[in-house]
Amino acid sequence: MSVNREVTIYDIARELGLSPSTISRGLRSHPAIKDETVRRIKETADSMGYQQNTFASNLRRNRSNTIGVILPRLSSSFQSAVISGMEEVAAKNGYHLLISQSGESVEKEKVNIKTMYDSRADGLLLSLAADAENLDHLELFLKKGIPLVLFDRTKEHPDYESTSVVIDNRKAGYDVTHHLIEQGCERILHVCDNLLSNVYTERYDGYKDALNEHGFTVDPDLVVIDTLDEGSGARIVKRIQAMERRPDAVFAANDISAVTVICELKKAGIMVPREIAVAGFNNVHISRVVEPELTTMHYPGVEMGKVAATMLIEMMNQDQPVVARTIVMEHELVIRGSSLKKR
Amino acid sequence: MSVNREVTIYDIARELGLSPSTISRGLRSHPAIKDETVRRIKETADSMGYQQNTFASNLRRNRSNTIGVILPRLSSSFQSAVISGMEEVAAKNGYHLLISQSGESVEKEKVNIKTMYDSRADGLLLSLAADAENLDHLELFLKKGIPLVLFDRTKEHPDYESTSVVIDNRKAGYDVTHHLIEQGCERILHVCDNLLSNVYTERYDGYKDALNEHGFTVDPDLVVIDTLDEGSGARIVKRIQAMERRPDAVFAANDISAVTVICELKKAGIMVPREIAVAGFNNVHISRVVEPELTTMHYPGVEMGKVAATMLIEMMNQDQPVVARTIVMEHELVIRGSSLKKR
DNA sequence: TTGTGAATTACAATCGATTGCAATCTATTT
DNA sequence: AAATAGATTGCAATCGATTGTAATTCACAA
Repeated sequence: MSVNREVTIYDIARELGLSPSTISRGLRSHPAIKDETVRRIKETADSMGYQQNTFASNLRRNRSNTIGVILPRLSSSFQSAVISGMEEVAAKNGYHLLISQSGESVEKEKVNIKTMYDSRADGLLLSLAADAENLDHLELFLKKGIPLVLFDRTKEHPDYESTSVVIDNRKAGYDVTHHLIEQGCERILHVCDNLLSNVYTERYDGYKDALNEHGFTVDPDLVVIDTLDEGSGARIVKRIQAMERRPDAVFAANDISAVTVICELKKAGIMVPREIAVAGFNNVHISRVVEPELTTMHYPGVEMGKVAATMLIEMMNQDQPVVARTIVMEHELVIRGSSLKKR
Repeated sequence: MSVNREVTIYDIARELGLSPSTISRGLRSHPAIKDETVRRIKETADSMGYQQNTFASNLRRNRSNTIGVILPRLSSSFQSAVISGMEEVAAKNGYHLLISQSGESVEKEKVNIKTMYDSRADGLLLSLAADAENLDHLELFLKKGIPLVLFDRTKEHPDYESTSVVIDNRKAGYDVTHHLIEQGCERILHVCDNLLSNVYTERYDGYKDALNEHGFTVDPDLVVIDTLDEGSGARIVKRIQAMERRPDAVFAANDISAVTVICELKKAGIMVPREIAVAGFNNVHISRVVEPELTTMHYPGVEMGKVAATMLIEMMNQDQPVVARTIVMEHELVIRGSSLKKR
């Protein structure tokens, strides 16, 4: 395990009788270096097994070629799809991804942000933890003008405009609810997570919009806050069974919850969709496995990741601070058996 | 957007009338520095908003505090669970994760490895792409003695012993098959991915072991190679329908495949498990959503990630090359409705 | 042959933190 | 008071690559 010292540009310089600066430029095909010289340099570098020392380069250029990504959970179909898209774009543009998860906790998120800051990430892609009340913990990045793109779980900052990639959750929530109403549902239970999170408040707003539009009142008993994880269905259904007047539909703010609700309803002998229709949100694969298949809101994970990364890279390549903007991606209601009351 | 120059240890030194080296040591609570001085240094550093320059530190120490992770797909329930575990352990030990996916292609994997090498990852966690025939592309890491831990998808290297974290796939494959045979199945179709991958060859071996043990012969028609993705079920069932003598069970090497097989069998009007029993592998959540619920092999993703990261960190902290070893994690057959022919 | 501008290449400072060793200081002993 | 060991702190080199500016080279025109 001989720790053979690294080959540096100085070694190449000595070998070729050139100066280190010429080597440095040559390796990057700098126009000031003669083509022939560039060729020789690269050839020798290869044959000597040269490997750039990123630390030195980063130190000098004060750049890391790294994009920090922080999101609530790595182990979520949707979120890992997003990352997958980001990774693709980042790799294509010569950036690396430094990834960490907040586990839905602002505290952990703060730590992560500090870490990203300390590792001098050139940009940050962030999806906020559920309990993040504001963007105060981003001061570090904002003040320094380090490019930042929020995706999916976003929030406004009073002083800084930030760029974000989202879907129109309100309209989407409306669409789902509207569809259920069209199917004849009148008591629609809505299940959402922590209402600090934009995605859930907005979907909830959309739900209310649809109810109002159709002349229904919003019944607080029909709004349940839940963690939307795998245990979700059991909790919701238990609650439904305890209700005097049962709902005739459930609109859950994510597919995991909706799917487990269907499973539990069936266990409880309640017919889906006849007695209770169910709709979810995200259109992850699991929605096509449950029976009846789940009506849900299609939500482009991989795409969202790609768009967010593309925007960030664009911002990083600009010297001027880029005008903040919000990209709203298309959503699409996917109607399947779980909500079809008619017919 | 004033690019206020960073605060460095030189600034702190000037402020306190000390030398930079003392500041450097003080910040790390070096024992040679008086406690009182350490306190003053840290206090001043804080108040001045000092932030370590990792590049400089890394350059000097020739360390990155970064762990590289390469795996086939980020958007896989199982694999993102693994990462989740790794992230937890890494964060706890002050390491960052540099993550990239090979998309099941050795070519991309090679590029990733080069990247990890260039970013001077202190260690590497790797799960091989399906078409990786050997570990040749790891020479870079192996030769340099950079700690490496393979997880899940592993392979042997003729010259270097490598550390790995796996389950006993052969035994697990045996267990699943044995269970199906016990349920009275006699023609068990096995679906696996590319047979270059240890996980699939071994599960296949286990399948054969069980058949042999029970006096059945291995029928090549009953072994299907498939990509095991969401389209898997449709392909398999089509194939089954075209067979003269249909199988009475399907043992798929992952849950996605098994679950989609169940869905398609039902669509085709074939009863599960009565006509065809089904078993999967991984025990991801989706296995409890399908109806009947899927019998599957429990496979500890998060745990595996934690163990792999822990081992790697242990290796990195050791000066001596650590003896390579293989950690075999427990697996457990989870029996559910999809395979219960009796009763 | 000499001069000129363009094309190439070299010099030397710089990016911050770390570290072996030297220097200084402190407290204790004689 | 001087000597000495131990506790603290400072010096200066170093980790490699980058870059503004200076120096050199070259081709070609005068």
